[in-house]
Formats: sequence, structure tokens, C-alpha cells
Amino acid sequence: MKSYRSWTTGETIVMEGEPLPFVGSVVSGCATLTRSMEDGRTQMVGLLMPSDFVGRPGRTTAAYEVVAATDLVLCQFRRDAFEEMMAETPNVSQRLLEMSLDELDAARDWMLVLGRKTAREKVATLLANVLRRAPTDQRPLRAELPLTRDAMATYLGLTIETVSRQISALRKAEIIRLEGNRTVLCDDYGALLTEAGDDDDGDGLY
Amino acid sequence: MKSYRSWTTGETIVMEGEPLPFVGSVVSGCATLTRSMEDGRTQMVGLLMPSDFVGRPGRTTAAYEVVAATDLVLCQFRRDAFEEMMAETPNVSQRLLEMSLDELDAARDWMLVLGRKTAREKVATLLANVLRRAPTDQRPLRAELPLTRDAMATYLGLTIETVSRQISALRKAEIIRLEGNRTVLCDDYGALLTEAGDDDDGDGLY
DNA sequence: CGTTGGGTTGATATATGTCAAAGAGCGTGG
DNA sequence: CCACGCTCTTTGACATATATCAACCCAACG
Repeated sequence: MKSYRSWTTGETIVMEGEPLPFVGSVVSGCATLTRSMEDGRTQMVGLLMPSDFVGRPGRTTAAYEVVAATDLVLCQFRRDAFEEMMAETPNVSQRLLEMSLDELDAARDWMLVLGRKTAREKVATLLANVLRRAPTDQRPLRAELPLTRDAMATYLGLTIETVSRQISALRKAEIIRLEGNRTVLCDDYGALLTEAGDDDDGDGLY
Repeated sequence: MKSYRSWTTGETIVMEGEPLPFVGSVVSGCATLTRSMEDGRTQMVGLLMPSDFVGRPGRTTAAYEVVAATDLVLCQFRRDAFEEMMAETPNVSQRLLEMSLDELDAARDWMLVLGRKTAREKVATLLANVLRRAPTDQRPLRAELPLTRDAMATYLGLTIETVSRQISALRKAEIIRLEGNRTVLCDDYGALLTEAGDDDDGDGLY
């Protein structure tokens, strides 16, 4: 009932509306959830990182397209077996509730980004999120972007060109530096958060 | 442990970050969830209708501001009592999981609206959503808007003016009609869905 | 070497925001 | 009853952020 499976960068794991006979969780790598309109406009609605859950108990079709953003390994469970397990062990569904609520909060936070932030703030927000997972003991902060410019644009509700321009602008403003196209460095994380339109720190007191 | 409480239109139920000592569900009326930036930009991240759940088990502070959009009645439970109940009766947490996943899907659908739809499509999408709950046996479809133009703008990631203009445009295109400011009529729901950028019907087959 | 896919940059178009004025509904108090 | 002052809404003129279209760069790879 439990198995592992791998995908390589760019491979589609499931298409929107297709039957999804399993649930699972990300072991390594990174996947994108996207929703599309008939004319091709698409919006990323989630970014799955290791330990994130894939699929929905109680639904047999995928509501979103899932694509491997990097090489990816998933740990899969057959749906029926998993649902049995949920029914038997309340801890599982409690934990799943916890995770769903976290994802709901994340989705709603992202709604603020999509609805109200400027292009520069959007890009800064994304970079700040990526850098947040970087090892905190090293300066400068350094992180590998798991997304292409195109994927970033899809995530941020922008075009590739705008993403590229804003990254250049942040670089020129010396908020960030780049090594190649995929690694970001940041000497002043507070400055980056300011560009993102967020507080410099999380305490939120006034 | 269970009690009812009422609010009138416009009243704040909880502020962002404030302690929230209860959970509950909407009995009647309609409330908005909003998230804000320090400079005042705000985005609605959820619209609570009757039977929707308020609050989050396991968290003691509100992540969003909750405001009564209309006169509102809530059925409240003390948090500790509710969490006890959840621990004892697995059905409760299963049901709650179900509801959270539905809300997560709704939030993600809305991300597509915020990130990729034009102003006209956004407004049409909102009106279509409101009209979907109207009695289906009557023509034309008729529904009362639970939101002011300002609340719609906050929901759609637009300004009041743009919302107003787009409503006028849809009226001039004879996609919708208005009675006063708050009731929408629609003779051709399919046309409205087309304006919303959605399929004319839900079957989604090609 | 050519080709390809991702990325950058520039010129221009356009959708939406901003600022400003005025209309419509509605309760309140004289 | 009417005038007044609200708030919500509509509409117009103009500004601007972002999309669009196009060219080019660069590294990887056959």
C-alpha cells in the first residue's frame, strides 16, 4: 500500500481533473500545483516542499495540475488503504487537519500577495520566502531557486518579463545578488522584507 | 459551553492578531475575513456564509480580521471545550477536515481569480458566485449582494471605482440588470459565466 | 558550430489606479 | 415636512504599473 516513485524536472504528475488514485507526500524535491483557464492563463496555487501532502482524501480526481518543479520523489499510499487508516487512527486525521489548516493560512496569505502587492513586492516576497529556508548561520544568506522565471511568474500572477525586470531592479538596488540564474544571495534580509512590504521582523508590535 | 451572539453590519468581530477565545459557526448573515498590510492595503481572504466555521482549533489568536458584512448571528463554543470534544469524537475532526479542504480549494480557486483574471472577469465571477445561490426555479435569476462596492473591491483585489465601472459595463452589455444598488438580476447565466472566463457549464469535457 | 531553452532588456500599448466631482438614498433634527 | 449631512455609488480625466511584442544574450548540448 505504500510505495515510492520518482519524477524528473518538468514531468507532469497529474493533470487537472484527472483521476488520482493515490495520496502521498513529498520526500525530496519540489512540485507545483496550478490551476488554468481554457485560454491558457494559469496560476500556481501551491508549491509543495518535502513533507507536504499531495491529494485529497475523499476526492478521486485532482483539482489541480501537479508538476515536478525539480527532480522529485513521492511517497504514495493507495487511496482506499489510506482512508481506512484515517478512519482507524484519529491521530492521522488530526494531523491532516493541522496540515490543511496551515495550507489554508498559506493560501490566504498568498491571496494578499496576488491581490494587493506590486510586482516588486511580489518578487521580493517570493525571494524572501525562499531565503527563509536557507541555513541561518551563514552570511550572506544563500538559496537555490527551485523555480524558473516562468514558474515564478505563474506563482506571482505576473509575466516572465516583469519578474526578470524586478529581479534586475532588486539586484541594482543591492538588495540581493545573483550567482548564475538560480542562486540568490542576500546580505540584508530586513531590507528584503521591507521591499516585500512586510515587517522587518515577525513580532508585529507597534 | 455553547452560546449565540449577534453583531450588526460593519461591526468587527475580531481583529488580526487578537486573541480569539472561541470557535464557532455562522448561523445567519455573512462575515468577511481580511488580511492587511501596515500601509492599509487590505485583501479579503474569505467570505463566511451560514454553516461556515470560524476560528482555528489549536491556535489562540486570529490570523485574520473578521467583520460582519451584514447583520450576523454566530454560534460559539469555548475553545477548550471544543477541543475536548474534537479529541473525543473523531467524527468532528473528520468533518472539520472535510470543511477545511473545501475552504482550501475555494481559496486556491480564488487565487486564480486574483492572479489572472481581468477586472471585468473578476466582477463577473463574483456576481456569478452570488447568483449561484439564488433560487434556480425563477427567471430571471435574482440575488441580493451581501457586499458593498468597497467590500467587493477588497475581495477582488481592485478599487471601488473599477468595480463600479465594470458593473456599469456589464449592465450596458445587458449581461446583468440592477434593482437599486444591491440586487442583481441575470437573464442569461451562461453569458455571465462567459464574461467570468469560466465554462458555460460545469461538465468540463472536451 | 548551430540549435534550443531560459533569461534579459527595450519600446510601446493598455488596463487599472488615482484624484476629483457630483448624484442617489436615507436617517436625523429643526 | 423639509433641509441637512451622512455614506455609498457613479462617472470623468489623467497617471502609471504591468503586459505585450520584439530583439538579443548566453550556456548547454547535440
